[in-house]
Amino acid sequence: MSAEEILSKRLAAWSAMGFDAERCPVRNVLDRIGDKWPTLILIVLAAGPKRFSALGRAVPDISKRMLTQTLRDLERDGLLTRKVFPTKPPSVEYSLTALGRSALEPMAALVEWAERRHPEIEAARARFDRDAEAA
Amino acid sequence: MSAEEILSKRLAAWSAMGFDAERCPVRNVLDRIGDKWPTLILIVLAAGPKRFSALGRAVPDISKRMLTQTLRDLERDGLLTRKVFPTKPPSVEYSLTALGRSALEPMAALVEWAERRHPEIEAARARFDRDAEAA
DNA sequence: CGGAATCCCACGTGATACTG
DNA sequence: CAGTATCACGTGGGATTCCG
Repeated sequence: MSAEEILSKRLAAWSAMGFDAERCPVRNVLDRIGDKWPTLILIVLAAGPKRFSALGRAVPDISKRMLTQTLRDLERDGLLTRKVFPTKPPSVEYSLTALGRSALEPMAALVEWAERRHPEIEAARARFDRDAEAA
Repeated sequence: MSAEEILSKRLAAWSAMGFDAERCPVRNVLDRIGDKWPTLILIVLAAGPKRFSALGRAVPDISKRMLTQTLRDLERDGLLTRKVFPTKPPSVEYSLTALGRSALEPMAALVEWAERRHPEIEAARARFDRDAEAA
C-alpha cells in the first residue's frame, strides 16, 4: 500500500469519526515526537541510558525546566523509564522502553528523509525568496 | 543499519559540527512536518489537489490565518505548489510537488506507528496518572 | 473566494533561586 | 545531583476586520 493510500484511508476514517482532535492518534503523537525536545531526547537515549545531567550536557540548549518536563511527558507516555538510585547524592537514570525504541524507527526514517531532501528544500526556499523579492 | 545506529551516527556528526541548530536538517524539518498544521495539510493533499476553502473544511479547527501561513511555508519549502485560476471570484488550487509526495512516506510510517502504538501510550498514561494520584 | 492586516492575550519557555 | 518553585517575558496563534 502506498503512502498516499495509507494516509488517505486514515484521513477518511478520522473524518467519519467526527475528527475528535483530542483522541486523534496522530495529533497525540505529533505533539510528542514531532516536537523538538522530545525528539532530541529520544535520539540521545538511543545510544544508551543516561543520567539527568548527562542529558542536559548532550542537549546543550535545553533548560533544566524543559528537560524535566520533557522527561516527565515521555515517561508518562511510556517511552522511557526513570530509575532512581538511592545513592548520596541521588542519581537518576533514564532509559528507553521497548515502546520508546520502537519509536526510533519512524524517527530514523524521518531523519533520513530530512537529510536527503534538505538541499532541495534549501534550494526551494532560496528560489521562493528570490521570486518574492522581485516584487 | 538499525534505527539506533542511524540516529546515534547522526547525533555524533552534529555534535562534531558544533550543534548549529539553525542549520540542522532535522530541526529544520521538524519545525515543518513535525508541526501539527503542516502535517495535516500534507495528509489532506495526499488525496489530491484542493482549494483553499476545501482545505479549511478538511481541517476544521485551523484558523484562516494559520492556514494561509502554513500553506505559504510549505510552498516556500517546495512541498506544494499554488496555482491561481483567474476566474471570478478567483480560485486557488494547492497540490503536492514530487518533493511533497516524497515526504508522505516517512509521514505514513509515523502515522502507522502512532496508530499501532496508541493503545500502549494511552495505557501508559492511565497507569502514570493513577500512580501519581496515589500520592 | 482567498488572502492581508491588525489586535491581543494565553501560555510556552527561559532565567533564577531554592531544596532534599 | 536532580529536581521544584516562582516570576517575567515573547510570541504563536485565534478572532476580527477589510480588500481585490
